[in-house]
Amino acid sequence: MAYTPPGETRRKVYEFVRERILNGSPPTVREVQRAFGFRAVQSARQHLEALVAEGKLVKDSGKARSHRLPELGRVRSSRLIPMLGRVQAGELTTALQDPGDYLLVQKTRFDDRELFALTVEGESMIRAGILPGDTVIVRRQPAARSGEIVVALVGEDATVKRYREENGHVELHPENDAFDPIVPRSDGEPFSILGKVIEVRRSLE
Amino acid sequence: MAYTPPGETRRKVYEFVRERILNGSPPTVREVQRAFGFRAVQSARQHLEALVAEGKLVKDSGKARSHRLPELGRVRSSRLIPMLGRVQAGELTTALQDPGDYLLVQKTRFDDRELFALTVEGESMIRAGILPGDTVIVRRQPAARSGEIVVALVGEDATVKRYREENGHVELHPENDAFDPIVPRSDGEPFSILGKVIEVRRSLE
DNA sequence: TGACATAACAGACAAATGTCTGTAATATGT
DNA sequence: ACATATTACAGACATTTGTCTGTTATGTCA
Repeated sequence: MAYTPPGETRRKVYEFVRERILNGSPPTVREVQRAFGFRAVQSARQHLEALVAEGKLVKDSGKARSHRLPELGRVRSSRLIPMLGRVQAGELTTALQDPGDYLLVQKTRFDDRELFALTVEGESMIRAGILPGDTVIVRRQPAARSGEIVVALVGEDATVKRYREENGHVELHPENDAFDPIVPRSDGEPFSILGKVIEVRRSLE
Repeated sequence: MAYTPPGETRRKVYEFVRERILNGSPPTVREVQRAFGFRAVQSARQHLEALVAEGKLVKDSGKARSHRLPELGRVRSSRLIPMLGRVQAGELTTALQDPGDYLLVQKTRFDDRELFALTVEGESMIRAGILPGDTVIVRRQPAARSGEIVVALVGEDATVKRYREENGHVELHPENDAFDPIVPRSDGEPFSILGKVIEVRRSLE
């Protein structure tokens, strides 16, 4: 029986499903049914089908919990990336360990394992608007172009600096006059670029 | 047949499932089976059960696609908040329409409509690490404490400044010596605090 | 060798879940 | 009043998916 105004329930179903999708577990048809007190499965199903027809949802026919948000506008699929408390020397083996913290990012054009996040220590990048305590999101890559901000491994420590190539040699420039540029030694001290900083986040709460 | 070394396949199954969970769609038992070329469903199931027993995964018995990462319970709550291209004078009527820009955040302690985001223009907050083009996430609130960074409406314009109360009067301080503090006039020019900046994001791509 | 644990297999069953056909109530426009 | 669209219901069926029982192969250890 059509108790509710046209579109009213439809909209609420959409919001419900969207919320569930963003929370990582899309609902089953019957979960929608129960959430809205429908006495028939089909009632929920009709709303879901209509939303798919409208293009507001996407579905894999036959599969369980397969409703998704279409990749419209800027609302792309979300992804959790690991927060590395401390970068370990040598290599970043994030796949094997379970990091305690994850950061939610809107996946754009990056592959699964390419991204990680870490917390900035020190004030060497203040002029670039990167303060102590900020979180940087890093795309893993072994090289960079001059002028980009990178996370580099110098000796045992990971550091955030601006990467510069000048006259054929490499320098890591801080953005703070109180610090000196880092010039990787040629004596075999480990030096490598871990990745490029693609986003900076700061919480002010 | 025990072809692979003990634990080897187990670990790979864990990585596979974890990756799928982080991407928002946990696999079914049979999807794991196919992914690893097991000829029996039970092979996949045994690995999954073992991982649950080890505490590396969590599962809702009987439910489809219900494997989760144990530590993710609190992390996963995410919200879409509207991006206001330009703040309109008067009030912020952010109709939660589908088209438009949304930002994904993982704030738990705020209601849906309390948060919005906008893009910073101008260089007046550079010393606080807020650069032109940065996105600020704002919690809607009509007042602030001295020292907090706020979005305020002065006349027709929305501006990001540091809020200060001194000697009983209010000032909006830029974080850039090239700018002067704003002192709200008492001649009736509209002045109000729209909200408090709780996060800053900058994309460097 | 034998006991034991792990890994993998085979085949089935049961529960969850998606889908289908058909009907009834309510609102809207003519 | 009538046609039509939308919303909701009822009951079933089909597929997917989770689960179970039992067996076989491989490796380890005493």
